Amino acid sequence: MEIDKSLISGSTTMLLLKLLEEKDMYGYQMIEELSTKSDNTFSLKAGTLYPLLHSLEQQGMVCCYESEADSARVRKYYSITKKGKGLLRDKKAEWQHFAFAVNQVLKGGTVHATT
Amino acid sequence: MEIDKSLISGSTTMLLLKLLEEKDMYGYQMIEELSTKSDNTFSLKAGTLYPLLHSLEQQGMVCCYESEADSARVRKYYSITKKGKGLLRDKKAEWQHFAFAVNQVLKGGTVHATT
DNA sequence: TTCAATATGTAGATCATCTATATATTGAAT
DNA sequence: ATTCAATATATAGATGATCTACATATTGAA
Repeated sequence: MEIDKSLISGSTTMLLLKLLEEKDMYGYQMIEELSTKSDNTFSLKAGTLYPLLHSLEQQGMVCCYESEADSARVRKYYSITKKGKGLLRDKKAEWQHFAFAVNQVLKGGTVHATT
Repeated sequence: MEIDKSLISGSTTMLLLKLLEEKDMYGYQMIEELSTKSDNTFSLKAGTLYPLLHSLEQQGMVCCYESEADSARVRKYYSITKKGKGLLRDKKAEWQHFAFAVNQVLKGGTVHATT
């Protein structure tokens, strides 16, 4: 199924931080892993990813180092910082709150007053 | 909790159609019901709602009639059409697919190959 | 040597939300 | 009577996260 991009909007940062919480990764790898783990629901574009990574780096949420581990090629690996882990925690709470609220509305029926 | 607007992006049409599936409503009422049913998670702005309603009407997803039922005041009531119900069905499926994929990534761990 | 896949990057377009502004009615308080 | 907050609808322009399109370069296979 093709997912409306605007639905994905706002969740990308959280998903990237989550990936980095598991292990250090380079940009291209994050696009692939996100696609795999979501059964191709998320196919993040390079033009979205790289500016986002640079922005997260500037904010101190991730840090970057170059490495040629396991490859002749030098890649830019990203690592989540303590600050980034804090942001991830907040974003996860926000997502859960949001998803609950949507499902609440979709469930339908009348809300009873609590007063 | 304050929810990032970009997270809400893309779900508004679905939520409005869902409200109208339950009963005919006028614009201002939809803002209030959406807020109540979501425990104030969604506080849709008038500047978002009215253009959206007009757009949905043009697409034939909802239809509009004026009425002064239960009030001295003439209000514009909106009603969901058969086409609108079809769109709602699609949007719900899309939302469920999306939410599942996000939770899949958040769950973490390695995805095992299915081949 | 040609080409697809890998890998990183920037500029500008798109689109759904927002804020700000406008208008008018209703009902309650002064 | 008059003022004011809440109700009710509406439009214009700003914002912000995504996208497409373009640019560059490396790697490995045909």
